[in-house]
Amino acid sequence: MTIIAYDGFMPETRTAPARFPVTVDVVALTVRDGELNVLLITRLIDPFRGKLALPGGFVLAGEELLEAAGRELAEETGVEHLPGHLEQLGSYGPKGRDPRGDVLTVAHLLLAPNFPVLSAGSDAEHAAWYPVSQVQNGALQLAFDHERILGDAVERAKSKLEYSPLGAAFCGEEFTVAQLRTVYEAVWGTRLDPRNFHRKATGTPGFLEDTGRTTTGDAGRPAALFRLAGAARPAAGQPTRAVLNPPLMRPRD
Amino acid sequence: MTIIAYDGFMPETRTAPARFPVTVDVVALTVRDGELNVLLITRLIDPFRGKLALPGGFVLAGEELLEAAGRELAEETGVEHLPGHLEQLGSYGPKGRDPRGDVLTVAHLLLAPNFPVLSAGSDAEHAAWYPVSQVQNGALQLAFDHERILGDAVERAKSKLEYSPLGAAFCGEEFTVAQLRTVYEAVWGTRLDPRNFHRKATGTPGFLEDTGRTTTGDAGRPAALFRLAGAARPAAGQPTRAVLNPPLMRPRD
DNA sequence: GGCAATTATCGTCACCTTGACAATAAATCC
DNA sequence: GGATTTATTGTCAAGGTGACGATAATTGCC
Repeated sequence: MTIIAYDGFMPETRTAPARFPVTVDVVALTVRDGELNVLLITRLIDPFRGKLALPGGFVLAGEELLEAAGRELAEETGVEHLPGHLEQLGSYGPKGRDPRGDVLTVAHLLLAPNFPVLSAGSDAEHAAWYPVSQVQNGALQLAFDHERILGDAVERAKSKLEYSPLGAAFCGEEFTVAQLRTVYEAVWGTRLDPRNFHRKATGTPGFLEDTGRTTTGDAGRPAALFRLAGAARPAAGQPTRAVLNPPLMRPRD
Repeated sequence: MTIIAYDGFMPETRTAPARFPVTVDVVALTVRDGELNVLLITRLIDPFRGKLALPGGFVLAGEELLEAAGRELAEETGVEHLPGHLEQLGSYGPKGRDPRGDVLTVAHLLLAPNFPVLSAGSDAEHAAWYPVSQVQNGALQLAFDHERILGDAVERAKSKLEYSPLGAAFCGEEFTVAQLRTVYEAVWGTRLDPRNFHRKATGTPGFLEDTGRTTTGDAGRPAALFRLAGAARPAAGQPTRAVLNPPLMRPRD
């Protein structure tokens, strides 16, 4: 690790402050066919060439973290306007994560509806959705410490569903209670009673808002379409801090 | 911002990856006289000379984040072995936080019993406990974006008490139910019914463990002394992930 | 069109948790 | 020794939850 010359960031310590390369990684989660999926790219360069990894890249000078995360994801998926909810997950490193040297990475979490990924982004790295279970059972292996980051991300997602209205971030603008329930079932890996879930979801004040419209064309009785209620919807540019009270508890054992 | 020459961290992007100075800050919270307090230092150098700030400093090469946070806190408080629970809070920046240039900071949260701070650490910066309310009502102003970080830390602490056994991190090894209750009251800023709190705290499986011993010397009936139950105690070196289920909900409105 | 199949939604009931508050226990204070 | 203080155990009504029955409103098939 190169020691950088004095540059004004002293003399708070006697040791020269190290500068680190800083990357942002994004754990983009979605639900496809009732299963939790994560967006992964195939690395084209060493280290870990040919391995799967989380999308991400270096933070540029003058960039905010969230901004960088959104930019990298957009670049690598070829998707201009990312749907869903993006938040910071946590930072990892800088020691021993990258064989090339110390790198600090700030991981992010995107909860999004199932959007199509353009087969190759500007980096020509292939991006695609993969079932999270394939990583958890060892069938897929990830580069760097990305399995650990994915594990933390899934844990965060699970608890987000309990305490926040963000389960709806996996759905589109409008959705049925059953669609929302399959999100909960996929993320938590459990089955929920449709009747009790319906009562709880529609009965929680400030969560869902009936659009008055219904589905049509599917088998069975048409379902009412809901959207996130005003209080639970993110304010323009601001992250959602709305809280589900009381929580929609996931069954434990 | 200086651009560093090519050093192997390419060619994933066409843009030179910026290296950033990385600092760790620590929001150390404790409860003193029934009030939530935060550990602050008085800055001796510009910028913000003479202002109050969170303890912290640069991450050194080869250091982990938690490690750096613990080291900085120990240096600035003069306390060798920090009590309590330390975890990562989140990262801020790098843009526009420091008048000297872009700096990324990884904030940490320490929940600790009320430990005495040695009046001056090795940096000769004065460290002391201050009521959080004094910052929130504007009577005290903090340097950098530290008020925002403190706000996020307090919010995190509030929800930690609901969903984890970490309220006990504010107490010593052994504590009474009433001591634990004053922690909850201080952090949440509410009053709780002693009888209902007692029922909930002692009735939650895997939370408290009766030591069999009692307090003595205080006014009133002696109180039973408890410790964190085995399942809720942090494993050696590992962070506590134990969860309080069902949660000990704070009153909202 | 009519009936089966399918999915959505409403209802019921026993059990548990919670909040409010009364009653009792076991020390100290004077 | 009685007043005071704090801890702990109960009690009860109201509301939430899990299990599951019943009904509603479509599509699919003949």
